[in-house]
Amino acid sequence: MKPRNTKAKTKIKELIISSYTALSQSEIQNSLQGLCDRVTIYRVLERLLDEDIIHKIVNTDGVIKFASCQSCSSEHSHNHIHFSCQKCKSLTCLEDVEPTYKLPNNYKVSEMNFTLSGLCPQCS
Amino acid sequence: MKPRNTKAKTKIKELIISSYTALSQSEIQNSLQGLCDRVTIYRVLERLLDEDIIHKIVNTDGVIKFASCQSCSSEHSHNHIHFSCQKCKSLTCLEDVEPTYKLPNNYKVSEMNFTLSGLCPQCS
DNA sequence: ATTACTTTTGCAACATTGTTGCATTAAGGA
DNA sequence: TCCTTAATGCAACAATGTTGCAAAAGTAAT
Repeated sequence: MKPRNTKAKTKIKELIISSYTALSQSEIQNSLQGLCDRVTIYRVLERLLDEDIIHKIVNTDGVIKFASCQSCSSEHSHNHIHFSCQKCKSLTCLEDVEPTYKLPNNYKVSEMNFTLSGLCPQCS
Repeated sequence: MKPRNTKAKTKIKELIISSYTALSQSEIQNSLQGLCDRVTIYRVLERLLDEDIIHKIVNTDGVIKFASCQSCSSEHSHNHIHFSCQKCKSLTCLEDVEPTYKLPNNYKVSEMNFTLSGLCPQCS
């Protein structure tokens, strides 16, 4: 199972890397303009996740989005905050923000999902 | 538009209030055993949200869940942490945990969505 | 209890999102 | 160029959520 570079994969990877905001499957589909099947997009996204090229974020409305981020590749930590703008609907990574919190005993944390919503700098 | 108390609404409200964990639409549907239509559940949940009896939480996998919590009714603040157990799949409110974070300028925050995943006390 | 008003429900139909199986296509190393 | 197998397209399906409309059921007044 050696991964191959196909038209679809290359294009989708480019799209996500060059996008400032996280993209959903349907947004990607619209950008591709029929370059490949809907199913292929799902499968390519899965592969890009496996290869740690992108990461997955659940938006505050439950819509799943995909983004690449700088720190991912180097430090392999996807534990950063995301910001969801209620006006322009953009979802962005705030990679430098590290929240602190104090949990009760006996909870073992392995992942964090932290999204703030409101107005982004462009919209406020 | 004066809200009415119907069988479906009463039962669903009871279900959510008496549940320790947040419930999804499908979990509610299974509990109701055909008491009402699928569509009715969606509509009742919407009304309960409007009336601030329950609140909505997006789980880490994008599944939307509903819960009632003590502090909601009194302080009207849904800004607390949630915990999603990867083993028993439960989603619970951690109402006393208040995270701190420092955002860059120009972001206006109006809502918070913070879910930690891992193992809950029962499962760890 | 009956009536009248309006909310709520059920049903059917539809839209969106995501998954799976399988035959076909194409990437890339020999 | 050939060969192997990863990747794709298509069809079919499942799950989740939404909408319109006629019928049913709350609730307040009589």
